[in-house]
Amino acid sequence: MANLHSVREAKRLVSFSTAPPRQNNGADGLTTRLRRAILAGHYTFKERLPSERQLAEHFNTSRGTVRKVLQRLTTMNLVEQRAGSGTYVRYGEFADRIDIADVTSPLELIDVRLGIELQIVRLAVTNATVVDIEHITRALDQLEQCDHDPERFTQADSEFHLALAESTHNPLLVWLYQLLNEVRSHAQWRAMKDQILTPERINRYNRQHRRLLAVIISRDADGAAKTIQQHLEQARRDLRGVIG
Amino acid sequence: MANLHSVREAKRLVSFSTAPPRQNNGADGLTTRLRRAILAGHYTFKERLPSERQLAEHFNTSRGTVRKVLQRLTTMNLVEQRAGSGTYVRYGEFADRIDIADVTSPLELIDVRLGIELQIVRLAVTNATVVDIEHITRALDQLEQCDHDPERFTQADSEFHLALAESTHNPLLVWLYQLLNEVRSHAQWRAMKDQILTPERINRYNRQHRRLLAVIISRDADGAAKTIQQHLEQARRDLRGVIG
DNA sequence: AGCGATGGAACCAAATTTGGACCAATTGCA
DNA sequence: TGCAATTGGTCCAAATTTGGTTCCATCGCT
Repeated sequence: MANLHSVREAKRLVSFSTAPPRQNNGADGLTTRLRRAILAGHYTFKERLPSERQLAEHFNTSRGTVRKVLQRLTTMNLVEQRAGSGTYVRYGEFADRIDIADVTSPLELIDVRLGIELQIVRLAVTNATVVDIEHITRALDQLEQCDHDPERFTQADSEFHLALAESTHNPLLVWLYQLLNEVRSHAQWRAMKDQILTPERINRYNRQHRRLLAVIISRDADGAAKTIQQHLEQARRDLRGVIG
Repeated sequence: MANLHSVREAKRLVSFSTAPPRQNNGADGLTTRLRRAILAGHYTFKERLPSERQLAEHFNTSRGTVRKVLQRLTTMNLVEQRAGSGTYVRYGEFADRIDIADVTSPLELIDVRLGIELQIVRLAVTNATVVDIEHITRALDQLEQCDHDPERFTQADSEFHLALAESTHNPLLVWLYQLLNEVRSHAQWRAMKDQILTPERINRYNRQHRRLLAVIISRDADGAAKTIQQHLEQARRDLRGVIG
């Protein structure tokens, strides 16, 4: 924290004073300094630290000391080291939605969608207008024509659920759903898409979609909630079957 | 080139006291730089970026590295590459957080929170560890000491609900809740804070918080859901009373 | 003197970067 | 239309960077 012009100078001060105020240059001091820098958000999540050799030169110390410090930070789970690549920060706010997609498993995503979409259909039942219903119906018609193409199905499925979200007339809810969709379209999700979306499953999903639309039209709040819940829990089961 | 050099030198000198310099070169650094440049609009939307070879020369790096960077930007949906033609900025960004906060009314926010937090407490009941419970309890203790200060109360209330979110161990859910918190702290929301948060209401909220913690500790999923629902519907009623 | 922490050097293995060559698609121009 | 230049797509091997490890000398302190 103290503004040292150089570590060399600090060393001199320490060795000449009778009661050295604080050790800032040893492995202990360096650890707390780097730890604070990371905790304070000086480095963002996933950012690469300078190399061990650069750090050593920067702090005017040896690489061995830097390595000891980084080992401690590794055991603290603040930092991750990859041989040949570098040292990466494992703590802090996500810089953007790409990062959150990296650390979110499909199962965790389903849990979140369950909460959001449950609320979406609840509000859809009370807020959807006739025009909204028409919009959703069109999306569903499109969706049912994608029986055998996983790629097109996921696209159409997004459109359907988005139309559902828009029928709540709650802009924040629509915005959140779009964010979730972005996470959903990320890499690790795509990888297992083809395994999950067999023709039979697509057909089952579409029957659930059709039923969901029906209960929304009939303004049956509890029925709608139950239907979307079954829908997503089905998706979770299918996912579990593929993963493990 | 010379520009880059001087900037790095300046950063070195400034950040010497606490933290070592950030890493701006390499594929990682170039990715964040280009990403920021695109999001900041330095490269016009829908138009062509310089060719890979030109970019490589401009950033004093190799074409391979530039290609790796552009591939990442492609998967981020920020950029689109066409062989023989060029690399184009893709216009697919959502509205900013600030914008969504502008068009979201407090009542709409409550509706969304209802969905999210309902799911949070459901998952908290099943996933919260003893340490999490301790964390939540500490936040609640803090919260109950803010009886008469609306400013401190909203702050502590955020902490409490955040601790709740973290107890689910679902990073996506925590991230979403933090987004909601940002919206919540926006201007039009603050304006009516003082009107809503009378001492009696604060006390009532705190009783509900305490009760919520109790049902979570007793792993009562339905009770927890019902409690948070009552809590937020109470907030909605109070809000309605102030608005109209 | 002895002990522990540090500094310094050399070497290894993994990962990245680099520079080059060639191909295919696109564009612009004659 | 057809040619030529430009651009992204792909592959490869050498060079460089980076963490992982070991060994030994030095410094500070008890």
